[in-house]
Amino acid sequence: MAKTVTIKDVAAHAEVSVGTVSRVLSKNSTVKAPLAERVNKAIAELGYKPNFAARALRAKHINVIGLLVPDITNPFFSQLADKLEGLASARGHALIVSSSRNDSRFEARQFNALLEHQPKAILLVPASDQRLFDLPDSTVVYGLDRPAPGLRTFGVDQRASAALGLKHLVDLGHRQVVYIAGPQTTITGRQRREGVEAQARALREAGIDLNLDIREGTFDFQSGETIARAVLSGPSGGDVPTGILAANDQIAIGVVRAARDMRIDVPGELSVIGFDDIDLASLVVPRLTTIRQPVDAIASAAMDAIFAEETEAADHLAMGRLCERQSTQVRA
Amino acid sequence: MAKTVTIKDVAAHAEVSVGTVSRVLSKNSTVKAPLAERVNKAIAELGYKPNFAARALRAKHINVIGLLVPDITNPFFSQLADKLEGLASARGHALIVSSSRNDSRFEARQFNALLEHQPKAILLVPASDQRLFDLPDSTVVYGLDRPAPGLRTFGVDQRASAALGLKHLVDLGHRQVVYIAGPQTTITGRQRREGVEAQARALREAGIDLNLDIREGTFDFQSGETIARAVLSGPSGGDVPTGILAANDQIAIGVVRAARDMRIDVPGELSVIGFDDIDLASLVVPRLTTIRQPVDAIASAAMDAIFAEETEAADHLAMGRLCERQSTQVRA
DNA sequence: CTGTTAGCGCATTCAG
DNA sequence: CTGAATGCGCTAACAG
Repeated sequence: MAKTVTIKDVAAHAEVSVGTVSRVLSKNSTVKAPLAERVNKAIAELGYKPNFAARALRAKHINVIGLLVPDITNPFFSQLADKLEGLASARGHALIVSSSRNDSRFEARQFNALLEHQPKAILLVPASDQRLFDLPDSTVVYGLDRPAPGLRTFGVDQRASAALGLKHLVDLGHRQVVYIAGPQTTITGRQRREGVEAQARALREAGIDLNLDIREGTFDFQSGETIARAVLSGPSGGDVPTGILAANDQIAIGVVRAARDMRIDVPGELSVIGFDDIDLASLVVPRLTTIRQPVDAIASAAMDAIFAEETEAADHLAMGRLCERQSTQVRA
Repeated sequence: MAKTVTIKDVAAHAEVSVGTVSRVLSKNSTVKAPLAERVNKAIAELGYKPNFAARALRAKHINVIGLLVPDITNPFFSQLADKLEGLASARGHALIVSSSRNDSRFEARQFNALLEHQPKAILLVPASDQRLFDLPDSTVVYGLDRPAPGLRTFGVDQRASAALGLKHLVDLGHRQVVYIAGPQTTITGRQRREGVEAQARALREAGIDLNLDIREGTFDFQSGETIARAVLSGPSGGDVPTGILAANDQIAIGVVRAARDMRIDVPGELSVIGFDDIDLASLVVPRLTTIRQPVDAIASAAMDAIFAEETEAADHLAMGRLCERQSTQVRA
């Protein structure tokens, strides 16, 4: 049990006062070179490590940043966590990661637990539209990825980014397009759909004869598979789509699977495009064309805001980027 | 700016002393019912939240557990982090996640940073064999997943578990088998290979005419794809394998993809088996047969050890379990 | 420029 | 059984 070496020990060893040691530690105050030298030597010799708890007690917040996501296992969030951790660590801060398990009730519990650690800031990816906890006024909270009511949010412009997908399909010559939207109970589901609809309107106004059919699904493989099967077997008329746009990659992958089962060639007969660019997107066959959410940009912007202590409350919305791979092709 | 409500405010509001409040908070000391009642009411009314920093200052350690992994983006580690977070959170502790980016030098930095937070314990998945930092004697450190010299380790028996994969392939009738090993600079890479080799020896001694070819790759998709391509186009002779065993799932998925590109049917013409059982394994087509590392069991055992404050220093080695899915089949 | 000192919020002595 | 007092390690305000 090595007795923990404190600032006082260092002071004694360097034959200065604790105040001086504290000052060289925070390196802002001017301490004369020779003294600082002695102190640094003492620090090294004793292997002194500052006690964050004590520091936090005074500073009212600790060099820790909290991250609360719906599911850390989701590749999108683990990439986000990775970036944030790197950025935080570069500024001497640690990242507490916490998961709401996609449950608002649980989210509230986790949020309050996080709060008690008095982190410098909490980054929240809301599990749903409804927030079951109160925002603290002592700790800064930012929304991440998804729009969060009442929170300054860092994410992508869901509408404009989703529009990119439709634009791409139309550019490739597709006119019979189906959009498989996400649940309209989620804000991302709604916004992406709005973006697609707005884009369709704009295209039509520009004189393009676009036929867009919108279906609502859930954000998973199964949903994509089921809806694609219905749409592609199309007894409903001659309107078999040549392009399918999905609200996320999982849906798109489900579509591709359904197409394969039905012996419809992707991209030969059907172009498919996803959203997010999860790792899996470039792993499936054919590799999925998708709209990539720029995780790096989002993470950097959020961290910058935390450390800049800016007062401006403007949201930061990055644009998605089209990743053209092998599931889309010019219309035959 | 809500002034933070302290134990003192609660005491004043309940008209008792801070000592009493502290005692009801730690609920071990006996405080008479009526008084305790009053205190609890005051706590609720004022919305009092304990200050962890202050608590930590006295207790010498905070209700935080540190996790240091090579790459949080790796699905295996993010699943591990997820389990650990759940377990920790259930016991009122938070999880600080930190990444060594597969770099020993960086790992040392991160470890020391973690240490300064005085976590209750640090769980370390070593980035490599060499540890570039000193173990503290004030904080308990456990190794996770991989054997870590000098550390009590919680993980799976890599050798025995890897052997399971080869056994399965041979049981299915495969005799031309390629093992794509992980980097031999990593301890898991070496141990899994040793297990496979030992199993091969045992099988041969049992009179089985096994032809095992071992290649060394890295733990990623690309590596699997490249090596599989080389091995399957096999101009090196007539020894085209009918079974490929991979050191992890990513490699195996790369193999499957290469096979598909080469129009080799999996599992019809080629059986492929992975290791780890990451989520992706059951999402790819065909679903991957693999050796599952029991993440839950490992995570639970480690957490139990942390909270049990056991003195016994025995390692905890679980066995991998074969998950038979659709990428393996009896040899044609 | 550097030493001294007063708390930060809490748990834990020691009195009563 | 409960109140008062002490100090955890550190920073910042104040003296010198």
